[in-house]
Amino acid sequence: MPLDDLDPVIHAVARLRIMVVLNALTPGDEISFPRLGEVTDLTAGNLLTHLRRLAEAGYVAVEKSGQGSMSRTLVAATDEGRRALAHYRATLDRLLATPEPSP
Amino acid sequence: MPLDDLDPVIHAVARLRIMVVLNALTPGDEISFPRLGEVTDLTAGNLLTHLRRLAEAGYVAVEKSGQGSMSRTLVAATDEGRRALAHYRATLDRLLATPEPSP
DNA sequence: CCTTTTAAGTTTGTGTCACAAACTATACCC
DNA sequence: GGGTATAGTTTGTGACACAAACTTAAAAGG
Repeated sequence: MPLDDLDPVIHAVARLRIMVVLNALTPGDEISFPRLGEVTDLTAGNLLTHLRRLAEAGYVAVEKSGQGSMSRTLVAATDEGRRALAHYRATLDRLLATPEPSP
Repeated sequence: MPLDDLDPVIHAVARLRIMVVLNALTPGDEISFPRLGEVTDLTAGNLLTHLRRLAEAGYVAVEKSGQGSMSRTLVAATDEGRRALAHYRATLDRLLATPEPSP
Protein backbone atom coordinates (compact mmCIF):
# COMPACT_ATOMS: atom_id res chain seq x y z
CA MET A 1 0.00 0.00 0.00
CA PRO A 2 1.65 3.20 -1.14
CA LEU A 3 1.74 5.97 1.41
CA ASP A 4 0.47 8.55 -0.97
CA ASP A 5 -0.55 8.88 -4.54
CA LEU A 6 0.60 12.33 -5.60
CA ASP A 7 -0.19 12.39 -9.30
CA PRO A 8 3.20 12.98 -10.91
CA VAL A 9 1.60 14.58 -13.96
CA ILE A 10 0.26 17.36 -11.77
CA HIS A 11 3.02 17.49 -9.20
CA ALA A 12 5.56 19.24 -11.46
CA VAL A 13 5.46 22.91 -10.48
CA ALA A 14 4.94 24.20 -14.01
CA ARG A 15 2.02 21.85 -14.66
CA LEU A 16 0.54 22.54 -11.26
CA ARG A 17 0.48 26.24 -12.12
CA ILE A 18 -1.13 25.51 -15.47
CA MET A 19 -3.82 23.36 -13.92
CA VAL A 20 -4.59 25.91 -11.23
CA VAL A 21 -5.05 28.62 -13.82
CA LEU A 22 -7.19 26.44 -16.06
CA ASN A 23 -9.22 25.24 -13.12
CA ALA A 24 -10.02 28.82 -12.17
CA LEU A 25 -11.59 29.41 -15.56
CA THR A 26 -15.34 29.17 -15.75
CA PRO A 27 -16.18 25.78 -17.24
CA GLY A 28 -16.72 26.28 -20.94
CA ASP A 29 -14.19 29.10 -21.06
CA GLU A 30 -10.79 28.83 -22.70
CA ILE A 31 -7.50 30.66 -22.54
CA SER A 32 -5.09 31.38 -25.39
CA PHE A 33 -1.67 29.82 -25.58
CA PRO A 34 0.23 33.12 -25.35
CA ARG A 35 -1.89 34.38 -22.48
CA LEU A 36 -1.43 31.13 -20.61
CA GLY A 37 2.29 31.51 -21.12
CA GLU A 38 2.21 34.95 -19.55
CA VAL A 39 0.08 33.96 -16.60
CA THR A 40 2.11 30.89 -15.78
CA ASP A 41 5.41 32.60 -16.55
CA LEU A 42 6.50 29.78 -18.83
CA THR A 43 8.39 30.05 -22.11
CA ALA A 44 6.53 28.87 -25.17
CA GLY A 45 8.70 25.79 -25.44
CA ASN A 46 8.02 24.75 -21.90
CA LEU A 47 4.37 25.53 -22.08
CA LEU A 48 4.03 23.40 -25.18
CA THR A 49 5.77 20.43 -23.63
CA HIS A 50 3.83 20.57 -20.40
CA LEU A 51 0.54 21.00 -22.23
CA ARG A 52 1.40 17.92 -24.24
CA ARG A 53 1.91 15.92 -21.06
CA LEU A 54 -1.35 17.20 -19.64
CA ALA A 55 -3.22 16.51 -22.85
CA GLU A 56 -1.85 12.96 -22.98
CA ALA A 57 -3.15 12.44 -19.48
CA GLY A 58 -6.53 13.77 -20.58
CA TYR A 59 -6.37 16.70 -18.18
CA VAL A 60 -6.56 19.49 -20.73
CA ALA A 61 -8.21 20.02 -24.10
CA VAL A 62 -6.20 21.86 -26.74
CA GLU A 63 -7.83 23.36 -29.81
CA LYS A 64 -5.66 24.55 -32.64
CA SER A 65 -6.58 26.53 -35.70
CA GLY A 66 -4.71 28.51 -38.32
CA GLN A 67 -1.07 28.36 -39.36
CA GLY A 68 2.06 30.41 -38.80
CA SER A 69 1.47 33.70 -37.09
CA MET A 70 -2.26 33.22 -37.58
CA SER A 71 -2.35 30.11 -35.46
CA ARG A 72 -4.69 30.23 -32.53
CA THR A 73 -4.38 27.70 -29.76
CA LEU A 74 -7.00 27.59 -27.06
CA VAL A 75 -6.68 25.58 -23.89
CA ALA A 76 -9.12 24.45 -21.24
CA ALA A 77 -9.19 21.96 -18.40
CA THR A 78 -11.27 18.85 -18.93
CA ASP A 79 -13.61 17.51 -16.28
CA GLU A 80 -11.10 14.77 -15.68
CA GLY A 81 -8.42 17.40 -15.23
CA ARG A 82 -10.49 19.24 -12.65
CA ARG A 83 -11.13 16.02 -10.81
CA ALA A 84 -7.43 15.14 -10.91
CA LEU A 85 -6.51 18.51 -9.46
CA ALA A 86 -9.07 18.14 -6.70
CA HIS A 87 -7.73 14.70 -5.94
CA TYR A 88 -4.19 16.02 -5.92
CA ARG A 89 -5.19 18.75 -3.48
CA ALA A 90 -6.93 16.26 -1.22
CA THR A 91 -4.01 13.85 -1.26
CA LEU A 92 -1.60 16.62 -0.45
CA ASP A 93 -3.75 17.90 2.40
CA ARG A 94 -3.94 14.42 3.83
CA LEU A 95 -0.20 13.93 3.49
CA LEU A 96 0.68 17.25 5.06
CA ALA A 97 -1.82 16.84 7.87
CA THR A 98 -0.69 13.39 8.96
CA PRO A 99 0.76 13.45 12.47
CA GLU A 100 2.58 10.10 12.24
CA PRO A 101 2.57 8.11 15.44
CA SER A 102 6.11 7.73 16.71
CA PRO A 103 7.76 4.30 16.33
CA MET B 1 7.58 38.86 -9.24
CA PRO B 2 7.44 35.08 -9.30
CA LEU B 3 4.00 33.60 -8.96
CA ASP B 4 5.03 31.15 -6.34
CA ASP B 5 8.06 30.02 -4.48
CA LEU B 6 7.62 26.32 -3.99
CA ASP B 7 10.88 25.26 -2.34
CA PRO B 8 12.32 22.71 -4.77
CA VAL B 9 14.26 20.99 -2.01
CA ILE B 10 10.99 20.08 -0.32
CA HIS B 11 8.81 19.70 -3.38
CA ALA B 12 10.26 16.35 -4.49
CA VAL B 13 7.78 13.72 -3.30
CA ALA B 14 10.35 11.61 -1.50
CA ARG B 15 11.75 14.56 0.43
CA LEU B 16 8.30 15.86 1.19
CA ARG B 17 7.47 12.54 2.81
CA ILE B 18 10.67 12.62 4.80
CA MET B 19 10.02 16.13 6.04
CA VAL B 20 6.45 15.34 7.03
CA VAL B 21 7.58 12.35 9.06
CA LEU B 22 10.39 14.27 10.74
CA ASN B 23 8.13 17.21 11.40
CA ALA B 24 5.67 14.96 13.19
CA LEU B 25 8.36 13.91 15.63
CA THR B 26 8.38 15.66 18.98
CA PRO B 27 11.12 18.28 18.83
CA GLY B 28 14.21 16.76 20.41
CA ASP B 29 13.25 13.29 19.20
CA GLU B 30 15.07 11.44 16.47
CA ILE B 31 14.34 8.57 14.14
CA SER B 32 16.73 5.88 12.97
CA PHE B 33 17.82 5.62 9.35
CA PRO B 34 16.30 2.15 8.81
CA ARG B 35 13.03 3.09 10.46
CA LEU B 36 12.80 6.24 8.39
CA GLY B 37 13.37 4.13 5.31
CA GLU B 38 10.45 1.90 6.26
CA VAL B 39 8.08 4.71 7.09
CA THR B 40 8.81 6.67 3.94
CA ASP B 41 8.99 3.54 1.79
CA LEU B 42 12.34 4.55 0.33
CA THR B 43 15.29 2.31 -0.46
CA ALA B 44 18.44 2.97 1.55
CA GLY B 45 20.15 4.49 -1.46
CA ASN B 46 17.40 6.95 -2.11
CA LEU B 47 16.99 7.80 1.51
CA LEU B 48 20.67 8.57 1.79
CA THR B 49 20.69 10.83 -1.24
CA HIS B 50 17.60 12.74 -0.23
CA LEU B 51 18.82 13.14 3.33
CA ARG B 52 22.03 14.57 1.94
CA ARG B 53 20.09 17.17 -0.05
CA LEU B 54 18.02 18.04 3.00
CA ALA B 55 21.08 18.24 5.22
CA GLU B 56 22.84 20.52 2.73
CA ALA B 57 19.82 22.80 2.83
CA GLY B 58 20.00 22.78 6.62
CA TYR B 59 16.58 21.16 6.97
CA VAL B 60 17.64 18.01 8.77
CA ALA B 61 20.32 17.06 11.26
CA VAL B 62 22.02 13.71 10.79
CA GLU B 63 24.01 12.05 13.56
CA LYS B 64 26.18 9.09 12.76
CA SER B 65 28.02 6.75 15.06
CA GLY B 66 29.63 3.33 14.77
CA GLN B 67 30.81 1.47 11.71
CA GLY B 68 29.56 -1.35 9.51
CA SER B 69 26.53 -3.14 10.84
CA MET B 70 26.97 -1.33 14.15
CA SER B 71 26.49 2.05 12.58
CA ARG B 72 23.62 4.07 13.95
CA THR B 73 22.31 7.01 12.05
CA LEU B 74 19.76 9.23 13.69
CA VAL B 75 17.83 11.90 11.88
CA ALA B 76 15.76 14.86 13.00
CA ALA B 77 14.29 17.97 11.45
CA THR B 78 15.99 21.24 12.31
CA ASP B 79 14.01 24.32 13.28
CA GLU B 80 14.84 25.72 9.87
CA GLY B 81 13.48 22.54 8.32
CA ARG B 82 10.24 22.86 10.22
CA ARG B 83 9.93 26.47 9.17
CA ALA B 84 10.64 25.56 5.56
CA LEU B 85 7.95 22.90 5.61
CA ALA B 86 5.44 25.32 7.11
CA HIS B 87 6.34 27.86 4.46
CA TYR B 88 5.99 25.24 1.75
CA ARG B 89 2.55 24.29 3.05
CA ALA B 90 1.46 27.91 3.17
CA THR B 91 2.74 28.62 -0.33
CA LEU B 92 0.97 25.59 -1.68
CA ASP B 93 -2.28 26.49 0.04
CA ARG B 94 -2.10 29.96 -1.40
CA LEU B 95 -1.32 28.64 -4.86
CA LEU B 96 -4.11 26.07 -4.81
CA ALA B 97 -6.64 28.47 -3.37
CA THR B 98 -6.08 31.25 -5.86
CA PRO B 99 -9.20 31.86 -7.96
CA GLU B 100 -7.39 33.85 -10.66
CA PRO B 101 -9.47 36.71 -11.99
CA SER B 102 -9.91 36.17 -15.67
CA PRO B 103 -8.23 38.74 -17.93
C1' DC C 1 5.63 44.13 -54.23
C1' DC C 2 9.57 42.88 -51.76
C1' DT C 3 11.78 43.12 -47.22
C1' DT C 4 11.59 43.47 -42.29
C1' DT C 5 9.43 42.76 -38.20
C1' DT C 6 6.46 40.48 -35.23
C1' DA C 7 3.73 36.72 -33.48
C1' DA C 8 2.76 31.82 -32.59
C1' DG C 9 4.21 27.38 -32.10
C1' DT C 10 7.70 23.54 -32.53
C1' DT C 11 12.09 21.05 -32.22
C1' DT C 12 16.31 20.12 -30.12
C1' DG C 13 20.30 19.96 -26.90
C1' DT C 14 21.82 19.91 -22.23
C1' DG C 15 22.24 19.60 -17.44
C1' DT C 16 19.88 17.85 -13.31
C1' DC C 17 17.83 14.44 -10.69
C1' DA C 18 15.31 10.47 -8.89
C1' DC C 19 15.74 5.82 -8.65
C1' DA C 20 17.38 1.12 -7.72
C1' DA C 21 20.99 -2.18 -8.32
C1' DA C 22 25.46 -3.34 -6.92
C1' DC C 23 28.96 -2.78 -3.45
C1' DT C 24 31.47 -2.25 1.27
C1' DA C 25 31.88 -2.96 6.01
C1' DT C 26 30.86 -5.16 10.30
C1' DA C 27 28.62 -8.00 13.61
C1' DC C 28 26.00 -12.27 14.80
C1' DC C 29 25.23 -17.39 14.45
C1' DC C 30 26.42 -22.18 13.72
C1' DG D 1 35.69 -19.13 10.24
C1' DG D 2 32.03 -19.41 6.47
C1' DG D 3 27.56 -17.79 5.85
C1' DT D 4 23.91 -14.65 6.71
C1' DA D 5 21.99 -10.44 8.20
C1' DT D 6 22.27 -5.38 8.95
C1' DA D 7 23.62 -0.51 7.88
C1' DG D 8 25.01 2.52 4.95
C1' DT D 9 27.45 4.13 0.34
C1' DT D 10 28.53 4.44 -4.57
C1' DT D 11 27.28 4.23 -9.21
C1' DG D 12 24.79 3.83 -13.74
C1' DT D 13 20.84 4.99 -16.23
C1' DG D 14 16.69 6.73 -17.87
C1' DA D 15 13.35 10.51 -17.46
C1' DC D 16 12.53 15.21 -17.42
C1' DA D 17 12.52 20.32 -17.02
C1' DC D 18 14.32 24.04 -19.18
C1' DA D 19 15.56 27.51 -22.65
C1' DA D 20 17.75 28.47 -26.94
C1' DA D 21 17.32 27.95 -31.75
C1' DC D 22 14.25 27.18 -35.53
C1' DT D 23 9.86 27.29 -38.67
C1' DT D 24 5.92 29.34 -40.51
C1' DA D 25 3.15 32.94 -41.87
C1' DA D 26 0.92 37.31 -41.46
C1' DA D 27 1.43 42.65 -41.08
C1' DA D 28 3.99 46.84 -41.63
C1' DG D 29 6.49 49.97 -44.35
C1' DG D 30 8.97 51.90 -47.94
